[in-house]
Amino acid sequence: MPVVSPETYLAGLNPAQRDAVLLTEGPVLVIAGAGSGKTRVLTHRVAHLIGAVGAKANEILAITFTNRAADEMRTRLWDLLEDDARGLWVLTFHATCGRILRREAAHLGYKTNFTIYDQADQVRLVKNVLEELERDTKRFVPRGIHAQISNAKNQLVSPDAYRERVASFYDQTVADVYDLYQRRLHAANAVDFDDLLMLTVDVLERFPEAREKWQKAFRYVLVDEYQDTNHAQYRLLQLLAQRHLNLFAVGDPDQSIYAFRGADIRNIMEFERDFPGTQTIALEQNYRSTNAILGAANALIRNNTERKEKNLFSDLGIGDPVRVIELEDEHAEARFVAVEIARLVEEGFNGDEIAVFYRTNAQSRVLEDVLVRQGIAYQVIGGPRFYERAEVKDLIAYLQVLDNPFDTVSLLRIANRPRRGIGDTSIGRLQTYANGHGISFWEALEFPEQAGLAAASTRAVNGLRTLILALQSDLDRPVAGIVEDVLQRSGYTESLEAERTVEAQGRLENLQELVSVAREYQEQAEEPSLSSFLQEISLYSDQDALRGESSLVTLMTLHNAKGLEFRAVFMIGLEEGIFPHARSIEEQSLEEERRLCYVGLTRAQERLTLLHASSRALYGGRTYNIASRFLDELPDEHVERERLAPTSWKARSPAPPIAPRTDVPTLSTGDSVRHGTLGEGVVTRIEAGGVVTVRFSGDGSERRLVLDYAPLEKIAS
DNA sequence: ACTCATCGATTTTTT
DNA sequence: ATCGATGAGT
Repeated sequence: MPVVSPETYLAGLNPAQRDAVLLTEGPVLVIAGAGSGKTRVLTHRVAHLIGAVGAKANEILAITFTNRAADEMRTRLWDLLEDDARGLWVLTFHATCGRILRREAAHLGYKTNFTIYDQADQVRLVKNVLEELERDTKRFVPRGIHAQISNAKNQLVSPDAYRERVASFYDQTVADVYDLYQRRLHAANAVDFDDLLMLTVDVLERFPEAREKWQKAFRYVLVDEYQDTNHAQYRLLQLLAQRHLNLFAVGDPDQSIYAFRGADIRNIMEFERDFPGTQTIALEQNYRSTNAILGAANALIRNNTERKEKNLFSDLGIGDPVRVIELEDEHAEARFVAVEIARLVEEGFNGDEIAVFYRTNAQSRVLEDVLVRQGIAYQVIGGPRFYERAEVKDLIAYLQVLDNPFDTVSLLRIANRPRRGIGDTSIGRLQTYANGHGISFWEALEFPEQAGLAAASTRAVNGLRTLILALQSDLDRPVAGIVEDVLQRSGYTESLEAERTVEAQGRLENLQELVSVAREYQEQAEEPSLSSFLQEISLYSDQDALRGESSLVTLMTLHNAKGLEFRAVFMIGLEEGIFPHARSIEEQSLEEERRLCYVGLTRAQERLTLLHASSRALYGGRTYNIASRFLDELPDEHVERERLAPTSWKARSPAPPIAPRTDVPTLSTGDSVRHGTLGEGVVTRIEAGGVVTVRFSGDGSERRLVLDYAPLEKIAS
């Protein structure tokens, strides 16, 4: 029996949202403006499908791009439907394909426990292949070649098809690398992120019984952020929805900002043509921002030609005017932002209701310096991720090798980590031997002498092989136990402990964190196994699980801001060359750049401040930029423009009245400290001017603090 | 195998 | 200015 009734899930929806929930049959396109309640529509539609249409949970597939979006939708669905949500497919594109591909792997000659290579693994494999083909890695930069291959896959271009359209010598090399890269992946029983999509499409296209099975399985397919789909994703949806034709796509062409990674705005622009009989609904009522902010956003985006006409409005009043402010240079800009943040806080804003957006990551530095000195607690989104840290990747590589020793990239990674006397020369000889005998690197480990290794190296290789075999002999047990065993028996923990440095300490903590992840997995998984654990974490490299702090001001790039909202938003560096970025101007992708600006503006609920500096330090020199054309495109109505001379604004707003403490502790690197609100941590760096960096053990985060103001006390050295 | 110096590039990012 | 990668030297 459904727990929700129509009265519950239709209450509080506006007419357009209601249509989007109730039009269940046939293709539907929802043009969802920023802040128009699209997640609400998606979740309530699922509730309606289950509660009133009689769809079974496992007949509904709801696809998102990020784990964060999938998690949010899943949580809201469980709140709404409780047990009726059991069996729903609420997954990212990649997780969906991973699940389909596991069951169809045999069609492609893969085993079900295939390994998924992340970006770094992929580039490393490209590099290996380049070396194997004896190409100059100076002329052929692995990253660049990899990008070409990735693009090809996003376009569903196979190695053979790529070879046919080669137009230059460079292309010829890419074709050669692509071909061998694909064969190496297959031999390693591994796929990369792009393969998850491309191979799933391949299976569905080439095997009719598989196609029919999955087409029948999903009576209703819902997709979020449709404007960000690439060609492969488009084709996947087309295939999956072909039978029932109940494809529900939600998106906003004005928020398409990922063309550079293959997103094709034409997918949403031409949805109605691609899916005849489409019913289109526009959600234009915004529940987030004041009309001053929406007016600025509407006016800006009207300068784009490639869009679907739409005008956002809200009933939240006009609100405060949008401020456009010119300052002397990037330091003045940063100081201004810091002072304004302090004011907002005095006014009653919480730190986590405030955000600063910038176009490029490099712009955060000056800002951070000033915020640290002003004692404003902040977090930067987009730093190094947990699963990408070297030690975490090492440990995962060990686990991958245990599960799938043919995974050569992982095996090469751990072969000499910790150091066990298997150097580059030995590795090279083993690789040559493997290639010469048509066997895998793993199999070559059996014949170190034949490969021409010296006695000491032979012993080391035998040791590695014995270690792996021993660990492999007992894999049917809780994953956390395996992980701990790997750490002990590989000597990894030991070698880190021997370092006796703060960095090593932090790495050990990260590894412990992974043990905890394994423990949690064991409790939550339906059928826990090493293979499935690895699958889960290869597609879940989100940092969001590890953040979520109390009252911190958020700093991030505009790209990272999509989908979020803040009461007060600052956007810095609105200058020609910075934003729009010089590269975008060259590449004539100004419309996308303008959409990025639109995304930024529409994140703000109440206060929006746009800044630009007359001069700015860049690449060692100093540039003098004119104001961004986007600022010229804003209306005069409800927009207030000011130009602040170097000192004029300082007088109006003195630095926040925080008295320096008198009992400043003396610290050195490696000291353990306790922070009033952030808990315990270790000092990892000391800078001039009384700034220390502390790594907190609570969440593993690092934070820069000013000794004079931070509530820090020393607990041990 | 590790450290140091030099060269080059330098938008955005998820899975 | 700064980060990263590469190559030479210890």
